[in-house]
Amino acid sequence: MASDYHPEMRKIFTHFEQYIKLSEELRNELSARLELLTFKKGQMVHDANVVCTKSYFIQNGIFRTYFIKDGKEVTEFFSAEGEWVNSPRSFMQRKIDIYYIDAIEHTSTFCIQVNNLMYLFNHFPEMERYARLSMGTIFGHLLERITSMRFTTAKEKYEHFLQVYSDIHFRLPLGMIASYLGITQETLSRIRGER
Amino acid sequence: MASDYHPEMRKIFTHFEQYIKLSEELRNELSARLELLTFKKGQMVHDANVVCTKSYFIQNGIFRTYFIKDGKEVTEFFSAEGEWVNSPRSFMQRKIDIYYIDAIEHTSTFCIQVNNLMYLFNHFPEMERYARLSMGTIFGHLLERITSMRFTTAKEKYEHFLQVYSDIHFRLPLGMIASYLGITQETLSRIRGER
DNA sequence: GTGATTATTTGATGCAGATCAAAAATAATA
DNA sequence: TATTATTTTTGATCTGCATCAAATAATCAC
Repeated sequence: MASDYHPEMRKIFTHFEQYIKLSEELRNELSARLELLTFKKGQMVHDANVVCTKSYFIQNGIFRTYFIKDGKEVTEFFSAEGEWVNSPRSFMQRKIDIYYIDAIEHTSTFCIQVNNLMYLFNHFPEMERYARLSMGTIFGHLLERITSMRFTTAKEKYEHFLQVYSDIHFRLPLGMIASYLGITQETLSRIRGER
Repeated sequence: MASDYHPEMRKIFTHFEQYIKLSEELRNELSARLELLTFKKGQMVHDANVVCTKSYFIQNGIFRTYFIKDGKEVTEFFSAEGEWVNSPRSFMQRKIDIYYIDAIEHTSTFCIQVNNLMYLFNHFPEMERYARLSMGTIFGHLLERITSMRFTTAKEKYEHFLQVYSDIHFRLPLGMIASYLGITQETLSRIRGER
């Protein structure tokens, strides 16, 4: 019951338990393979020029995943507390991809190396299940994102964004939000200025 | 080596083997739980008003997943040979969702019931792995889709579409493509008409 | 095959939002 | 707290695409 794990691990264990039961053995393995890592505001987490071999579970703070288009930074995701962050295609397929990741504010994470994750997949089938189910959740988010990106006006896009990111939107710079939505800063500023 | 399974099952077995090894036992279970089903052109495959309890692996033909927005059909996906099709959130979370699915042309599929799939997940950990890995592939496609939907002009969107659907684009009606891209039929027609 | 539906093309017009430019506000740094 | 750098706001103009309308072409049903 009372655990001798790093007290910070409670959040991430709770996260896993949304999808699977954590055996004592798996808890131990996780605890041994997760490393507490913090990032300062503005610090780079992942560089697009290298293969992503780490995945970060955010304890608190915000990460931004972005890529460069025509010399400008384009936000692909914002990620906050309780989410795993990595460069998905790079991490999963061990190849270079377009995404950079940095910390929008001071952020503390648990980090796992891809080879450690593979070890867990190989020895704990429930980890495979966890991955399948949690990907299902994210999958749903991506679908909704795709739907919301078509047809809607800039204002509708922004309103949808406010719903999805209701708890962190006020911590995100306008310019990053605009590129996330695929509209210009000026347009977003005007939308906000209405009334 | 030589199998006594339905000869049509070769494609789907090959599909699984892109991700996992298929034991004889799992082959048998799959064979017992997959049902060959065909759909006529225009036939409805899934109705948004019910929970989606089946997933279809396309042998040949094309399905369209769409939803209704302001009284009009909006294409969310086209799916062709070698792909699983269902109403994702409905199928995974057993709830009603917005998607209808129909056959754009005569289509033959292998169909699995969700409860049969669950049985397989519970008895064959490699099926969990298969699901995780194959979802990773789809995940990558969704990411690319999201990226391509922002910033690009209607023409760029269409050109990207031609690449992604290079083998089936000519079998898809213009109007369905336009709604998939989030542009009007008229605009797509004009893009095609250039030169 | 022939009329009826449905899909695609073509034309004219209007507007949301991009682009360019520059001021104002906010934040970072010494 | 002054100085610089960055972010956000405001203004003026331009344009790609939506919208509305109607003709043409393709497909379907009998």
